[in-house]
Amino acid sequence: MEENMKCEQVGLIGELMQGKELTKQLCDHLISSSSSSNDGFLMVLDGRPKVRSWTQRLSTKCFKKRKTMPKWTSQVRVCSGTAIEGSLDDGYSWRKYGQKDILGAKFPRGYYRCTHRNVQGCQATKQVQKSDKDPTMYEINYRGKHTCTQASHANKASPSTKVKVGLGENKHHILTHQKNQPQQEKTEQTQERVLSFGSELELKIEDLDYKEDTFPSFCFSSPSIGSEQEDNNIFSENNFIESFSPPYISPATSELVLHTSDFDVTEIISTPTSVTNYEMIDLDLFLDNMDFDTVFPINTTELCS
DNA sequence: AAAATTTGACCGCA
DNA sequence: TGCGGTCAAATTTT
Repeated sequence: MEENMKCEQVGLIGELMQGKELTKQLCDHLISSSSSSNDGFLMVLDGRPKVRSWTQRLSTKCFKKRKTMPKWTSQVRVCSGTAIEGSLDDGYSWRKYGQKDILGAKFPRGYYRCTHRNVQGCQATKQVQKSDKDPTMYEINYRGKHTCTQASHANKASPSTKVKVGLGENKHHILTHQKNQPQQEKTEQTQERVLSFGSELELKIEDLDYKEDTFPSFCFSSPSIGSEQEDNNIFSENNFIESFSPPYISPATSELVLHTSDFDVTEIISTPTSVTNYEMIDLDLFLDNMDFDTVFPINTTELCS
């Protein structure tokens, strides 16, 4: 118990350091952003809604590079209505902040951000979209690293933690009428697969430009900028997987696929992860066989029986 | 009462 | 100009 307390205290100090660093960077940036009178936060005075002006300034100035935030997609398949909640629960708590009909998509896209954004400034967001072709499949687009304290506790999240998925499931509509995709037979097929596999998760790391980013978004989550700590590289952070991927994967999950592009798989795969059944997977073996642009499904059906 | 969701409006970008 | 992402007031849920 005492050790846990210590760990938490250390974590807390880390968070505070992080917050301090973040604030400093924000200040520095604000100062340089508003140096010209025609620019920056003076726009607040131009009669537009103030809050919006501020946030816009923030997003266009300070977080201009947010596009290069780490971004990855996981596709989660679930087999029953009740399983949806559990399987989509990735261990973090999210707050829905929007929903949008997407052109050509049957189902609307849900926009979520970390519940602790306001309190802890956690920038993690995700987009959840039900697949057109296979309604049992959800594509979840993660963006940004969790810097909130829940990130360090997420592993302990109870499997029964509930996440509501309000994606307008009753609204079966298509925004445009360009394509008529033959779906019915396919759906039957996939559902058969679903029944046999239970559920499925696919993780796809998509955007890793941030490696070369001179003003990386990660600086917000890394308290040791400019220090001699060589472990500062995000790829070698021990909690990489923990922070960037769903820390909790439903026991019903049967398959994990990693897609890679220009991405150092080695470092990620070899990164120790303290989560889920995937601890059981022989990562070294995985590594030995790993090849870029190749997909290696790991069937863990046995683990879930 | 507080927290979470819904939903139409707004905004930037291509 | 239309689309995707975000905001925030209104509404619902806890």
